[in-house]
Amino acid sequence: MIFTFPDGSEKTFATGVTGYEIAKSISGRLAREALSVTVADTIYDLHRPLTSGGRIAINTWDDEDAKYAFWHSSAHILAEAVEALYPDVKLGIGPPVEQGFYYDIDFGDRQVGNEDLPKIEDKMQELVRQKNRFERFELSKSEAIGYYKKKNDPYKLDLLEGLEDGTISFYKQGNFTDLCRGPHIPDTGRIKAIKLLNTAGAYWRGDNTSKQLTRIYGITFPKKSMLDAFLNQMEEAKKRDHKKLGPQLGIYMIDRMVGSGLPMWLPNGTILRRALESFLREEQLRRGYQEVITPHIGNLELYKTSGHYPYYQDSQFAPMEVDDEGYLLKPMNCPHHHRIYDHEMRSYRDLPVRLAEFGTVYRYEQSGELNGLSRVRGFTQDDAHIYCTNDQLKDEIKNCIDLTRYVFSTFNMPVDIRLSFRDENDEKYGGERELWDRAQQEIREAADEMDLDYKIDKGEASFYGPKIDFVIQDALGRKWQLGTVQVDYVMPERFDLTYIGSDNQKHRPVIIHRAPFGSLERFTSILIEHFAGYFPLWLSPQQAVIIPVSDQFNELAESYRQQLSEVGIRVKTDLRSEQIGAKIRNAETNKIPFMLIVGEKELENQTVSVRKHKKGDIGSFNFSKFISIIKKEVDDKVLPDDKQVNGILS
RNA sequence: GCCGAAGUAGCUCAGCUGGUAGAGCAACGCUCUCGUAAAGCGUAGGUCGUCGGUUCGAAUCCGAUCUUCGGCUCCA
Repeated sequence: MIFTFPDGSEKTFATGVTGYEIAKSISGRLAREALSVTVADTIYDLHRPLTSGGRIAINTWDDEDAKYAFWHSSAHILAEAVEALYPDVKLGIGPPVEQGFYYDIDFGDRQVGNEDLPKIEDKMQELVRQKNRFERFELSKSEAIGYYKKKNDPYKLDLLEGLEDGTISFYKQGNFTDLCRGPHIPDTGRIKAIKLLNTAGAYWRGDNTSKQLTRIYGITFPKKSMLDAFLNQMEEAKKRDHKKLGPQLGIYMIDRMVGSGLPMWLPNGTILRRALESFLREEQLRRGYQEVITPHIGNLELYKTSGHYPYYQDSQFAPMEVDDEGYLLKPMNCPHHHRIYDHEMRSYRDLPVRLAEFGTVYRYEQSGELNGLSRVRGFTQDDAHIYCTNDQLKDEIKNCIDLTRYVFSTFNMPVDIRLSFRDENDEKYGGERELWDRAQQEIREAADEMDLDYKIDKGEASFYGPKIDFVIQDALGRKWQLGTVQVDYVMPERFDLTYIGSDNQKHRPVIIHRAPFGSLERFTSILIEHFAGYFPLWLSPQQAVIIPVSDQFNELAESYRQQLSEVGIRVKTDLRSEQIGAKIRNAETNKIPFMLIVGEKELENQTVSVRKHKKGDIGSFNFSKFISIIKKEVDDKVLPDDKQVNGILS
């Protein structure tokens, strides 16, 4: 058998050679670090005899697939440990996830919680020290069913029902056997660090009518140092938690008397939000958008027409009755915008019409789903709807993509782009098939012409049209789906929207829905965590504080404050009778970017001693020079220079 | 909504097996007038999330409820 290695070289091995043997022929170190092997795009266990050659890659921890095998194997060890400690448990499923793995377990009547985790963890430690091999074997479906009938495990039987007879594989390590497709790592000894993280309830097969199992989350690593780094990162994430930093920095609050899931923007947060809004507003106006404002409630008819009311009834606040008519707290801005479009006779010369609004919408999210600013019941979308002709669609899509990329580049956040297209199941989608094909074609062309890296997800389109999703990555390497650009053929029909073409006939426009930030609340929560509260200057609620050395210099401080305020810098003086060390500490903990210290020297020379937060004293500046420097930093939207923190898992 | 956990001063937390709440920071007052991450002294501040029960007596035990957190489910 001939194998082709990633570097292009070829080697010949006898049939039945294992990935481990091949790795060893390259280097002992590779053999030690190897976790699985990929041959011709299929992943195999390292000790599985190979029966055909092809493109080969030896996978180590750095390969996503190998990492998943590692965590998958860890899940088996978790199950083995649990079964050893609680012999009567029933096992559900135990897959790897983005950061670690879990196993869903039915503990019967026993309550198992976080306090039981150390015990299970100890057992796992014991099992990995045994360095048990993961051994693969196959059973026929009836043998497999027999096995689990004997074991009396309803969940595995349920899983088996969905499997084809023939190649039902099992893995055995130590005293534990599990139904599993694999692949797995060679032996349990590869796992050098284990941490069980938490427990949670999870429905069998994600179905809330079936039984709720206990899910145990954990993570493992091939090196102890990696676990330490991971735990540090968790600590870091906790420190950055917007639910803590947000209220602390005066960004927002949630008050039970006002209602859960209904955040209120505090003065500092409002400054930040308005800065985001004007940033986007100006960019949109430059790109030919028109801004509109629509009310927070709308007649039920509006949402019956759009189809939102019947379809999403469960996630809306109940309608209210006014003068014998039903009204709904608006869950979407689009129906209002469609009516504005329809308010005038539109000519093809008017198109595209781009209506933008920072529109606040209300949705009934389940109580358990609410989360700080990132999951709320009332939020503001940076919404816009573009009404255009089919011929204009591609350019408009490009414009939307460009705007979204521009917005995220301002924060130096890497963006992944996903094109969500339809699948073959016509029933799932509205609008004519050929329009869809054309739109998907144009989305793809737009993406290609803009030289985008993208991934296509078939079947992920929305009901009314294909879409582009933007997934950004924050400073901790976490991914968030934010911006979206969606093509819509259904609403123009439902609202009977038209324009008069050059042929003097009525035509249907096509609509693009788009929102770069998505929701200002959610985006702000991400910004808080991305910057750990150290916002870039242009977003900082307070940009500078003037600290006089003693109260003899209060007058100078006040004069400086006025001059800075006049050019639009958000600045305050700290005239308290505190020592300057205390005032500086106070400014640092409040994450104020600039501390301007003034005293005798500064009074004499009309200078200012500048301290930058997290950096310390950066020296003395001529005051009017400093004004132009800080002004320029605001105008240029300069980012903090230390904000590139990379997670170990990214 | 479901499973699990938690709620003590503005914040961070202490309060053992029931005997009527305590610290640091913050706030306020006075003193200090100070050069780059916490000056000193003093004052005030809590019906221990809420409601109910057990008890001579509940922050502490029991029940219910609300809110928050970790997940599940859902997400136009």
